Amino acid sequence: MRASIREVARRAGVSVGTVSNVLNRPEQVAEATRVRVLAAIDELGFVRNEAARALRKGSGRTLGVLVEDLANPYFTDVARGAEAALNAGGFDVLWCTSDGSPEKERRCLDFLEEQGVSGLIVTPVGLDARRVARLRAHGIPVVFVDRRIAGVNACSVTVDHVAGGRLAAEHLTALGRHDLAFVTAEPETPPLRQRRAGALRALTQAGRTAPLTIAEPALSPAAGRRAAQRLLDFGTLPDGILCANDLIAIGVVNELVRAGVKVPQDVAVVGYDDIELAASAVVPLTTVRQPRRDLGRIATELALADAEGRHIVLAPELVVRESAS
Amino acid sequence: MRASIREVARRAGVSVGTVSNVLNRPEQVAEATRVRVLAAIDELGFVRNEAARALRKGSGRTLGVLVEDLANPYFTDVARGAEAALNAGGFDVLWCTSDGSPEKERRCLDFLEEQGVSGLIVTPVGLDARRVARLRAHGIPVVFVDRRIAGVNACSVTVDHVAGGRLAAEHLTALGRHDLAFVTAEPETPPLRQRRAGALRALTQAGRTAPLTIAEPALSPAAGRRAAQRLLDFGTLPDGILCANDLIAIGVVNELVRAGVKVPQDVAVVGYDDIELAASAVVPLTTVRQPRRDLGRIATELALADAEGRHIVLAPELVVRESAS
DNA sequence: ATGAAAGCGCTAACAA
DNA sequence: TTGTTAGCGCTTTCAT
Repeated sequence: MRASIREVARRAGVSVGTVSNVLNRPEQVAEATRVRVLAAIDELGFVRNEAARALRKGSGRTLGVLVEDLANPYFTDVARGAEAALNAGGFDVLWCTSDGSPEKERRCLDFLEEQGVSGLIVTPVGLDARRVARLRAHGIPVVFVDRRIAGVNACSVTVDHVAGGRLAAEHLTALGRHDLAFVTAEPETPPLRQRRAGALRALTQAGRTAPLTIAEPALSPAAGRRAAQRLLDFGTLPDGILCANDLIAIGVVNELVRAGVKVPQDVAVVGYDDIELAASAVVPLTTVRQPRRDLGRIATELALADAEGRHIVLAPELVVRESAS
Repeated sequence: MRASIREVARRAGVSVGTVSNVLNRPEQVAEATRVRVLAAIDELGFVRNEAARALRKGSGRTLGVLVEDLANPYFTDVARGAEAALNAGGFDVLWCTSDGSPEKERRCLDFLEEQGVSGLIVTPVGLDARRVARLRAHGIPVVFVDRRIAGVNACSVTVDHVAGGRLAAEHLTALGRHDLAFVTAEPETPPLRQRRAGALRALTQAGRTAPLTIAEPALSPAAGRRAAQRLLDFGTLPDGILCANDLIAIGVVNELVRAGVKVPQDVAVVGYDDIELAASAVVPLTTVRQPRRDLGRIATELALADAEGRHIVLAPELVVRESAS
């Protein structure tokens, strides 16, 4: 069915060792032989069996990237950053999504470990220290992206979400908005909690009251619309809304605009992430940008370098557009 | 480093064959022995080496899914449908993205073939008949999703985009909109061309004039905004706009609303795909729904069944929301 | 520059 | 029910 190195060797009239050399160390093979082998490879449509190679070499040339949700552009961008860096290093990527489920996360890890990945980049959902310890014991470096886990000995690349939340809150305060709301998701993952904590701290320090918190069960535009509806139903709107991410913010803005509320005149809205959609929203979104591709790239570098206990924290950046200006 | 089946055997005081049996045919192993082996597995943190298994068995339990762009929710939904079906069948998925580049598509195919996938689901970009023939010769069933390629002997699952374009156009006509525009992307992939052709045919049959066509270099909301700007610059707006997909439509609607144009009163807009965002847009989007998860599921079934030359065509469905009603 | 051969970890056929 | 063993396709060491 699928030609093996042996058939290539026979067809080219050389030994398997020579074929292997052509594949892996072509400079050590005489020009004429190499040409002959290459021709045989082409004629037979030979494709190297990676399973055999990995088995023999003891490890493959793939890294596992396990993210929470590929439908969220935040994660796709992180993933792309990682892929670009990986390809540059001669590695391929094995993608997995946990969909926020610890159970699926476990299955993905099993899969990736069985596949013999030589490193792992993860946005952890329910990962426990024991499992990480096992991975490390198996010689698989683990790098966390966007989240750290207490008591776990692994590298991480995160964004300073407390600073991000603070940036957002201070921006609204500087605009003279003092009656604020914060829209988040329930259950609130650590990054979301940190964003809210940062905002809260900034407001407290400025002597302001804490924002009203609204929690929706998802981080989607639909959830944002519902949150805005709830605020509209209260009768009295805040004059500024901080959102846990851009997808929610887009929903909030859409619902407000539909209800005839003027953004930003009546209500200013700030998102988080700066996904591509943010700039094209009905009212272009003021938001806190995360260096997403850098997250992926740096995570890759740490994994490939098999670094020990490094924790990189990147700075977020306020991007001012019309929705809060 | 990583424990092998041999160490498990030694620790449990059995032979490797028995360990393998516990792993693959547990019912054939005596209760007591099984328990002992399982305990050893747990204590050692044993993980099966899939490379060795695949090598021995001649093929793995993975399927390759190669899509064009994971940032487009259309593809993520297709991918999810495929994943669900695959997991149900005991398979795992190897994801790849071609990013619309034939060159990257080729690299991904090389990778997947080396990995020994036992089937392939592809939205082809530059795939040629020769390559597909080789895959088939290697015993790898190939299923195309969303597109067919002339002269290539492979199964496909597509949506009848001509019918979809027709649905959209007829809906606008029924609403009394006769001065239409069609916003598409350049280069125009076959599915986009078919949608436009369907719309055109419906209009011609109804004795209407062809819509003005606007092409933007991408299928993004940003592109949609630019298209709408161009229409606004013309001075006289159409009263109905057909969009090549929802992402573009969202941009079009956003720009129109910003410019004070009333949707749908002044201009009705129809999208295509019915992505999640469509329902949460500022003006909820009338659109042509594609059964995306079904596409993924059926493609999986065809691949696993190693079907021959089956071409499944699914019907699109008009979803009427506010943007054209 | 090339060939011969061992062995990676696993499965399955066969033996006991 | 359990043990023994050949061999999957490849890389690499050691000869030649």
